[in-house]
Amino acid sequence: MELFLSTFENRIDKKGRLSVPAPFRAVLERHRDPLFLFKSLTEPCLEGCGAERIEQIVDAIDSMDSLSSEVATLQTMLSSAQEMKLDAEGRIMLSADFIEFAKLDETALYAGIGRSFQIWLPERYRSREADARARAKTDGLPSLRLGHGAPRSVSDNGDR
Amino acid sequence: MELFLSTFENRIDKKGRLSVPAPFRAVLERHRDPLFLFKSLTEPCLEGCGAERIEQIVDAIDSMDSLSSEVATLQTMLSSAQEMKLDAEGRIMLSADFIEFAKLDETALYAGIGRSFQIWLPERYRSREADARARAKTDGLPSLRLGHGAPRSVSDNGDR
DNA sequence: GGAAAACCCATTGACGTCCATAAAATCCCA
DNA sequence: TGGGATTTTATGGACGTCAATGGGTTTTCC
Repeated sequence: MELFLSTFENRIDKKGRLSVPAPFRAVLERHRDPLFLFKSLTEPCLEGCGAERIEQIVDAIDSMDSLSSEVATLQTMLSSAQEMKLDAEGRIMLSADFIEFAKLDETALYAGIGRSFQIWLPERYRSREADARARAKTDGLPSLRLGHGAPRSVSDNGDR
Repeated sequence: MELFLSTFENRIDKKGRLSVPAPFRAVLERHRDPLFLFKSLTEPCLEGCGAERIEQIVDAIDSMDSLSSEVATLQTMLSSAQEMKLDAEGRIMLSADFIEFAKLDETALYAGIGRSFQIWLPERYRSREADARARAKTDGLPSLRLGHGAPRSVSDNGDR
């Protein structure tokens, strides 16, 4: 598999260790990418991605006016980012900061959203999911442009 | 890792010594770079980087109009820069001037922001982080070009 | 001679590594 | 096709290593 898809629920043990779902590990290994986690800027969840996205943020900062508030926003992302080392069993160690930020307790829910994934408190994720489905019914679906070269807005992200 | 990422909180002992986070030391050692600290031009914090970054600034000055006010600003940065020597345990000694400028007391917070990092009074850093997150929620995320030229938003995560 | 800085060593606590177990998925062959 | 065997995955615990920290001692420079 090439993308992060589907959801998985795993336990967090007393030491803060959390198994990465085997399918996600397979994706990372195929790309030979280390795994980075950072705190979402807008939601109470963690985001996982590979190195290339981190580098793009760094390059963007270098090319922007260093006094702008947008740079400060991007720097906030970087300074919350951690490179996660997997142990022999494919687990990561969540820092207390991460656990606190996403309000995690015993179990964490992985939500694959294409080229990246998120980590949520399961109940919180499900209520968001329910909201998204309700909105889709009332507001209708966002227009999708699939196929070649069309601007992607919806197809590569999860629910909204 | 190639970049300065994540945050670390370390104590400043009675002698004024402060450990540099091991991951940051690793980055510097890989580049065989000494560590430079200087006062931020825009914020009440210290900035740290390797030698090549300092050289970039010097080159930038050389290529600019030497009468411009921007040059004077960049020169201010350089004149506050100090090369830091690490002791055997990887600690630096902060000058009284640096401590006063960043208003540091017992603990210092390192914030990695890519090719450089900052040193903050922890409380001050956190309030600035909270501001940045609040701004991101109301103003939205800075747009970045991720992937292969397709327009997307930074976190690509579909939250909004 | 005194203060500050450089150097050396001890402690401790967090984290990475290794090993054990159980459950689930997959494979294999009758 | 079904059911047993094998592998993979998730989870938990034990232990060793290293980073962070603090204290002491020597060296250096006014």
